[in-house]
Amino acid sequence: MDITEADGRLLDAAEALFYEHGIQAVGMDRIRAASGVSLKRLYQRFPSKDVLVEAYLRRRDGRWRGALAEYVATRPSAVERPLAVFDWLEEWFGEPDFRGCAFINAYGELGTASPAVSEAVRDHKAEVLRYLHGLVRDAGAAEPGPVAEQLAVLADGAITAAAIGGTPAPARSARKAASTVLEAAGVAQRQPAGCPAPGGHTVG
Amino acid sequence: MDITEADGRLLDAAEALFYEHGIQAVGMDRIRAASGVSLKRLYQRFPSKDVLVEAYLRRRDGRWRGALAEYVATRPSAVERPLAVFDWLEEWFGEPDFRGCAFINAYGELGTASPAVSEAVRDHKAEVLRYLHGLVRDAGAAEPGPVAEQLAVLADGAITAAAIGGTPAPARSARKAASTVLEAAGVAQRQPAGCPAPGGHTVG
DNA sequence: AATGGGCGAGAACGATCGTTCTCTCGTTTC
DNA sequence: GAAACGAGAGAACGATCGTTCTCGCCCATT
Repeated sequence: MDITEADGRLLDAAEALFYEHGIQAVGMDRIRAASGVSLKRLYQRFPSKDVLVEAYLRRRDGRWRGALAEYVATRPSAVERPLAVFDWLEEWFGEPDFRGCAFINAYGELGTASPAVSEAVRDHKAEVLRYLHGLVRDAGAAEPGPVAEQLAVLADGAITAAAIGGTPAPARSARKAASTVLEAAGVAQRQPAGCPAPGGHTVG
Repeated sequence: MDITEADGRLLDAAEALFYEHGIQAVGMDRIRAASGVSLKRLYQRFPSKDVLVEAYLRRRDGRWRGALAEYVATRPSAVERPLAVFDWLEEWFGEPDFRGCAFINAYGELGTASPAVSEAVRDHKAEVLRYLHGLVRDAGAAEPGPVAEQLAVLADGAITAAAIGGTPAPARSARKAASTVLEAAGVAQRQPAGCPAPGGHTVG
């Protein structure tokens, strides 16, 4: 087993176990058992649990945003893409191992104790907001910034409500609210392109 | 020190420490030191840490919803009350010891391991939703159920975004989105009572 | 005044944690 | 072929956890 494969197996095991059981509930020895990588190698590659936790969060961030962007990009029209985010969330909520937002969970557990974790979580949320901002801007919203922030709040809320309630339903509530917000921001949704919404409040 | 005072001191210490540092990061001995109650008495009143954690969550639930309801009830008109929830959230976010939703944090940490914690968290969210439903209904929304669910998602999202970002700003984003959602549901907001919103979409 | 029971202080216990060390074995290199 | 190296398995270490036990003291009852 070469180093890149060992890294992959370690991060795969860490991600599965940390996400399912929480970080403090999973010991290093359990990651060794699940990955099949010896404890010595584990500490060669990740010199402390904190380092492993941060690597887990940063790799998950990339994968998560990549999967979201890949799904959203299949929508042919830019005006549909902001709402597609919530369709993707609904699919994610329905997966059997869904257990909420890994970053929110990590922050609640270690945000006070570990600055590295706090920073990784903040970076993730900032990247998601940036991504939403691009989607909202390309959809033609009058003021993309505030709208993107509202969509980010809706997405975070949907994730936590779905995790706690154990149902994907909050994705639909969030989608409906997002639709209302986008419509109020002048983003047409059912009509073909080039047809501005009637009575759009051009605030400002 | 009689039993009721010991209980109060224990729950006060548990709440402060669990909320600030997370549950697994706080040992029973630290709660003993902070409360001034002996370990023997602690285990007489709360026979295990799990019992103490559940008692902490349930008492915090009552206090939290009580403070919210007290604040909202000061608004004279029913149509203002749903949005007042987000004003209260903004004040809460600005408190120096704010660290997100105690229930979401506890769920992320112990939701897998402790059914008692999961149930307490679910009960809290269900009660909040019930409360929002009453506010939205009394404000005159056409379909209070879906609107209340959207407001609940917005509140949850605002709490997590504020915790991670370290700023109260998400309360304003959530409030703006809530305002848009309420307006679309036929709840007039600026006008005095008895003046139905023009062009309200009476869906259904 | 004698005594007994409950309480506080803190030691003790077994388990588990993150991390390091030891021992052994297979491989490589001169 | 011998010696040096690297890696795996797992014991070991010190710390900390949740929980229980011991001991000495204070107070109440007779």
